[in-house]
Amino acid sequence: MAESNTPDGAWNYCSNSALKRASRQLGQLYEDVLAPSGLKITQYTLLTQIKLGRETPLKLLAEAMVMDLSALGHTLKPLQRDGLVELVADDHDRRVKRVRLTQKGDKLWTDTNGLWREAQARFDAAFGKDASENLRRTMDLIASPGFAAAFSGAGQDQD
Amino acid sequence: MAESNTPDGAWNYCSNSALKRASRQLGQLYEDVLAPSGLKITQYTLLTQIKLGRETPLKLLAEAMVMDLSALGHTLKPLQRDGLVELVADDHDRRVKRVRLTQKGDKLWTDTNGLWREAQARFDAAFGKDASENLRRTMDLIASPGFAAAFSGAGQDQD
DNA sequence: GAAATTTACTGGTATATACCACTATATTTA
DNA sequence: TAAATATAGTGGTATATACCAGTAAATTTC
Repeated sequence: MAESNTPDGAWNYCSNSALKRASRQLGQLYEDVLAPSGLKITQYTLLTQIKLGRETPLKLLAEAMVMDLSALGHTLKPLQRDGLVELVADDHDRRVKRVRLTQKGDKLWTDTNGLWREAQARFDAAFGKDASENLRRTMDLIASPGFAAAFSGAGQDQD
Repeated sequence: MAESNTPDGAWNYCSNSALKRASRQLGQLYEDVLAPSGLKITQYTLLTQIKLGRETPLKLLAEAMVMDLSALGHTLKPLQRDGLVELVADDHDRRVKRVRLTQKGDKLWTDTNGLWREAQARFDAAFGKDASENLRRTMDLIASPGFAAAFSGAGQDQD
């Protein structure tokens, strides 16, 4: 196995930078596999979540993605522009907007799914299938509200 | 321990989205702790790496960060503007530019180091010290060129 | 039920990060 | 050494993502 490419780095001490650095590389790796679809990996993930969510309100989608609501809105813009997703008003609460895939979006998602499977299969092959599943669970833990609470409460005592 | 906030998500299957999602949350968490310094956590990381690197060429810094060279250039802009880092020409190869902290940058780094320590301590407390170190090593593996090679070679056989 | 507050979303602005095309240097080839 | 190629960085453009300041609609308070 190869070693890191510099003798010393912030990522040897800082969990955040370690995660960000790995995330950049992994993003690149998946991105390359997804490239033929024209979708960025982030966009594919978003489409997946929208598909799973069946017209989820933006707010809930943002929470699920652990993303700022306004950030989500901006990220959705290119997808709306390209006619892959659309917003529909909620019937009962007129503040709420729900997101769904258009037919075009659904088709592109389906067409891209095979590429994603290929990328994920490569990851599992390189990293180990069990380790991969394990990693996903660990990441889910870090992304959970409970972890955030534990982190924030872990200092002395603050508000 | 808290569970994930939605019944089902792409991150349960996709290692990339799992990593990105955790990375967003963790970034936010560190960011909040660093806030009093005025530095983003990414900027602090960059300053740290520049400090460790002792006038590293941009190219090498980008590789160490696992970041695109032009992306690095753009990320450095606000730091240059604020007088925290500066570029110096290499003596032997006039294409090369080396990055270093200014005195101001070095001072700000020192002043911010305590906040970073606090954030890292909170992470270790919430996640477990051994698990934390383990995670950093795992992330370093994923970020390594060797892993990228294994991933890319893991498909059938392509270029 | 009118006023105050909270909630969901939008738009502006700033940083993070990628790719591509271009420029200036170096290095390699012939 | 002149031409071809490779390397390092810059600037443009596009997406990713955050915060803040609105706006509009719902909910709560009195």
